[in-house]
Amino acid sequence: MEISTHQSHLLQQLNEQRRQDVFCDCSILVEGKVFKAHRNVLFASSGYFKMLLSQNSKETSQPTTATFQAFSPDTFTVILDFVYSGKLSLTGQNVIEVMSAASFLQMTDVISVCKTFIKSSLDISEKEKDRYFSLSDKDASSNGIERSAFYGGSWQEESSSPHSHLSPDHGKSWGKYNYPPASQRSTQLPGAKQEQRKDSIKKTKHLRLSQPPEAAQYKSSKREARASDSSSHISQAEEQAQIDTEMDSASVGYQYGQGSEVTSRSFSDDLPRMRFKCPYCTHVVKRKADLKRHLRCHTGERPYPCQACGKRFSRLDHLSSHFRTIHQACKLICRKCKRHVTDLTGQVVQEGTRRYRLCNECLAEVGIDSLPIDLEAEQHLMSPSDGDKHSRWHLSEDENRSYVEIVEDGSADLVIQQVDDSEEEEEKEIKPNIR
DNA sequence: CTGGGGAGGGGGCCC
DNA sequence: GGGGCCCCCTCCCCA
Repeated sequence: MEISTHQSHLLQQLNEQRRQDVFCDCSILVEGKVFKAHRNVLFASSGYFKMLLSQNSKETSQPTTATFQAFSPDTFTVILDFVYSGKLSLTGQNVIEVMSAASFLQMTDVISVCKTFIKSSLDISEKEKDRYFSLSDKDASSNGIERSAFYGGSWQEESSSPHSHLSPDHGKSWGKYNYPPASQRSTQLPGAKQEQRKDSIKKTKHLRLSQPPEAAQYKSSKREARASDSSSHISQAEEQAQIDTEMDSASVGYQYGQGSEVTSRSFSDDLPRMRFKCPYCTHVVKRKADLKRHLRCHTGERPYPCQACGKRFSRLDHLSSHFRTIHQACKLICRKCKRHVTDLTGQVVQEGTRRYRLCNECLAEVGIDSLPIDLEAEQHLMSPSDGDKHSRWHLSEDENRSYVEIVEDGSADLVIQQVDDSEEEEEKEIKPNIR
């Protein structure tokens, strides 16, 4: 016979013990704030603690202390509350940081819920948008009620509801990429100073969260430029009201399962027919696909690595552009004298993984031997027939083909591979995308 | 210190 | 919805 309330009762008791610091044998120091918890509970909830406590298992008589600077105390409170209650208190403001912390702590369930939460935010309803526009400044400030999305013990059931397409398995791409460090991304809206961002990057460099330095870059100037654009459909006052409201909406968070449905309400004719609003900034796009693409600049997701140099890109077209420019010398311009060159008047020079063209005169001056590169054949690869769009991407026949081989054979064919940046990737050092 | 150019990155939009 | 192109902006390097 099974008593269904036992588990929740047990967890409740443990939580109570934690709050009263009873039998707590583990102290977690997060940016100066001390959290008390039970070793057993942490061990069972987090892969990170499992490893940490396994190493200290021989010294069970001594209280264990862990120190974190990768996330804020508030974030760890959310995590710890989840551990002891099964309820994850997510808001649009904290979800990225919570996910980053969960990633650090190797808490896959939490990561999955965060993924679902973020992915759901792609479906920004027009209703919500309508609310943004209709609220006055005063309304925005008075109605900005803190509402959090609670992922209680039943979140798994919820995720198999109408949002089942966002279930953890389907959201793989999110967990595989790197997220900006907590202090880098924090909860700043795009207006945040870039200097502050740079400082944050420096500050968090020592952390083991492997992030590309420019992850989650967002160019606030663009927004400012837009805000100052007099040709905008919205007056500056309205824009400010919208921004204020959206600033507020950051704390309003996202109503999972309630506000995610895209409604069919249309805007009045004098408002732009934009449909999808970014949950992290003021950007609004017409197409969901564009929002998905835009979100990568917040998440730092870079699913397209260059197989020639390892540099990673958030977009396939940027990768192909990079590859053409850097590794295929597609520009018919002499790098030295900038004159137009053809296959007759110049040749391709290889320098590491980079290729560029030099005219015959500059080639003679520099005295570099050109490579016997069959550009026609490569051009063929880069110019597929319309009926075979993907033939330009020389798909890897041998997945074990190493980077060295790619470089050394000089073929420099672009190998598109949407990589899996899952757990094992976190162990490796990410090649920084330093320009 | 400054200007020019290259490269990367983001948005709009067409196919 | 994805791929790809164009445009624009920013950053960085270098002369």
